[in-house]
Amino acid sequence: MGRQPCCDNVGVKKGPWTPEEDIILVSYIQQQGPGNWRAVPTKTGLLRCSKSCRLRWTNYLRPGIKRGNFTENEEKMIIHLQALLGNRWAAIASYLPQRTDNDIKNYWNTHLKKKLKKLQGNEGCSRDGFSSSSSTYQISRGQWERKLQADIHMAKKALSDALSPEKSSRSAEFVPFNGTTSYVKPSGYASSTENIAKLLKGWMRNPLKMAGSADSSEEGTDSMMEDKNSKEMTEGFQSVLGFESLDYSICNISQSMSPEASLSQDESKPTLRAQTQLSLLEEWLFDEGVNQGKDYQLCDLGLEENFNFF
DNA sequence: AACAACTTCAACCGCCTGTAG
DNA sequence: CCTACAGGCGGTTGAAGTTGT
Repeated sequence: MGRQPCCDNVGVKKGPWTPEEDIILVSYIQQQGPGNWRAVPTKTGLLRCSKSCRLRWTNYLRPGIKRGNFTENEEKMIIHLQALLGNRWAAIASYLPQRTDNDIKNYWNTHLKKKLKKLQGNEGCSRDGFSSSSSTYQISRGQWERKLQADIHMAKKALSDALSPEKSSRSAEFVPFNGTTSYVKPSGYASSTENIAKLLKGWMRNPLKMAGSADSSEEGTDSMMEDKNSKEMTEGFQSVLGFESLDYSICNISQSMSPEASLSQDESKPTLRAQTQLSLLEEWLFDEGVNQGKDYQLCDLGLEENFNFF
């Protein structure tokens, strides 16, 4: 049959986005909300294909994205989730709402892969080997995936709520989850979504003055604000997702759900079943509270050896 | 200083899935 | 049920930046 391309390539611009294009895109999404990407190029006049617009928004322009170095905890989570989920970056990214799947994927390919490889070279222990040979791991993984799916729904809902036009555009500012408004300092042009939002306000007031000034408008913003904002965002999500708990004793969760039950889950109808899963998850998280302060417990997965390098 | 080799990451490509008609 | 379409995803690419010689 052959799929049609998402857009005819005639007259479609490729390559890096310019500040002006970003402003146009953000302006449109603030008014219309994300979605209906096919209409975006025609309605905004952007010479970009719809996929490119969506990617630009989801990976760089949407509020709440954290750029820069990954923390040790984030690294651990990525490695852990990658071991459980494989290269399902979108699913992994659901646990790190401030990071995009693209970011995580890049980080994995450029940093973590090497780290693990080096480690394997040192210890002669194949990560892939354990994943295919450990029966305990195989069972855990199936159960885990279901739990993760349920949690992903919750993460997405939280994110969606936070990003919904009703909330974000009416307030005219992007407000982190605790309600504190702050802007972050851009480390480079493409790195600051909040900055784009602020730019946009100025752009709407005075388009000529603002054009092409995206790089410099936030120079000198206190970098501590970024840390604070980032921390607040993280805490906000953590409270929703139980991140802190995920950092500890991850091996115990699989015991709270039977394989039979988990296998019957229907991912396309998450409501009731997801709630059931979430209550189990909550139970687990509650239990985990007791375990806080312990180091990673990867006993069931046989992973502990691989985390010694941290 | 100049060049090569290596690394990073934004963006693209093509496939898959869900869904409306 | 079939088809077409839109959105989403993961793999890959290549330009830009960095490091080594």
